[in-house]
Amino acid sequence: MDTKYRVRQTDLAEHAYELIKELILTNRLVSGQKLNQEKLAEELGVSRTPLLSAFHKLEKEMLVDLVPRRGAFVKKLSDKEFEDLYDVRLSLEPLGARQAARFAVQEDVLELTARLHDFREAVEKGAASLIRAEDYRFHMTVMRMSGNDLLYRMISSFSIIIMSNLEGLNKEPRQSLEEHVRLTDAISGHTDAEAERIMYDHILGAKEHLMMKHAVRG
Amino acid sequence: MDTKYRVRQTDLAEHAYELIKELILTNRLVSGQKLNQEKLAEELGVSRTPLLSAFHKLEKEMLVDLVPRRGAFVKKLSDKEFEDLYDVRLSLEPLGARQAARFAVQEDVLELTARLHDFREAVEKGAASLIRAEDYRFHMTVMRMSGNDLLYRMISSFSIIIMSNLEGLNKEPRQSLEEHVRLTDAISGHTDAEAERIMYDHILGAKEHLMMKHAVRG
DNA sequence: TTCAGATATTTTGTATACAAAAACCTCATT
DNA sequence: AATGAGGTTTTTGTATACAAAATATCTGAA
Repeated sequence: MDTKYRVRQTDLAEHAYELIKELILTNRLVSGQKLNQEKLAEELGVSRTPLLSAFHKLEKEMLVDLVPRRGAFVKKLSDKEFEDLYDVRLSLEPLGARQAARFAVQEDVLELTARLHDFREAVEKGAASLIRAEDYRFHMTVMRMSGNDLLYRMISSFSIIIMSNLEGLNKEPRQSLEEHVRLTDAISGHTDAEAERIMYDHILGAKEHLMMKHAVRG
Repeated sequence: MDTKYRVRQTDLAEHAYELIKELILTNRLVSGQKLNQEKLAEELGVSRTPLLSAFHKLEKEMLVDLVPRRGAFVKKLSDKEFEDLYDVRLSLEPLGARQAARFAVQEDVLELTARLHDFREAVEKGAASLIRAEDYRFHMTVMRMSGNDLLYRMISSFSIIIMSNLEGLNKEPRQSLEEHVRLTDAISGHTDAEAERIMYDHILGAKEHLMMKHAVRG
């Protein structure tokens, strides 16, 4: 995205931020877990100073809660926040899909097809955490294709929250896969209104699935 | 919003973050300006450590650019980013307006009316920076009324970017005022579809106004 | 045992110290 | 005047030191 200045790989804060994000997405840091500064700094091989900055970035992305004098915790979403998040995605991702369909070039389509392929493999393997990770990457690819960098950055954080909070309560992977296929087709074929609609339904379906679960247990 | 833990007012990073944000909104820190750590820390009465964390928060909000080994700069948007930002607002704020109209209680309406009143006064005074600040507060009030905290947080950062980048190129204040009046009415009257539509047109108008300016100079 | 209070340990938030990078001079050379 | 080599100053990024808050551990009384 913005490679202009990333020439030299000093930026421990950024580095720590990326690492922690990956740890969260792959569930090695789980929802609600306390993030001990000393230990985590040790593990990541940085001091607490850049770690602190990373925490603040992650807090802005709602990936961690920063409780003064208590520490940092991997964010655990309430049902309400979860649904709010979906409302936001429901407003934004269709926009991204539409723009992606509009502006997609050959190279983008190849990239998206590759992500679709990886997602399919993950679904076939059936490993939940892998499915989540690939689902995330697929959506991110679409958003990147939109050419709206801001949108990309926003969705990248929100999606990861959702993915990392999903514990077996995502919708049937095979259905997701089928929807991803149709979305890929629409984008490749530059039928932007169609892409927008598919994305909307895709996310709405996920939201409804989620709300059912919430209703049952809440 | 989330007062639960904000009991004790220690949190210099948060404090610095708020202060800088205010400085940007009121144009005392202007677009493109370098943020000298030492000086700014001195001025805000904190050390560089919490300031650094504040910078990282602000970077996540696109309010500053953080260039490794060069420092922090108040973010200057390109025309493209500016328009991207508007596309995002165009997707989100109508949602906020609709939800605000749906859920508004008496207390909210009073608050909104007060903000409308302040905005009107600012317009009558004619001071651009004051108009911007009050415009921002009005929009934020609507978003807060939506009850979607995530939405509120997102818009609060994006709007402030736009406001702080507007240098005389915002639309006719009197027209904004008139639209704010109609929006307030729609929200007070709980006509949510209407509120959504007004907000959409309100922002679209601003975007078009902006794009005209860009076209002229670019 | 269970619990309250006191004491010790850990952990946080912040300031500061320090090395390395960037910016800024100075001034000789063209 | 413009250029650029050299050294000096500033500023950044990071680690670390330290005080205060939070947490854990211990102790003795009921």
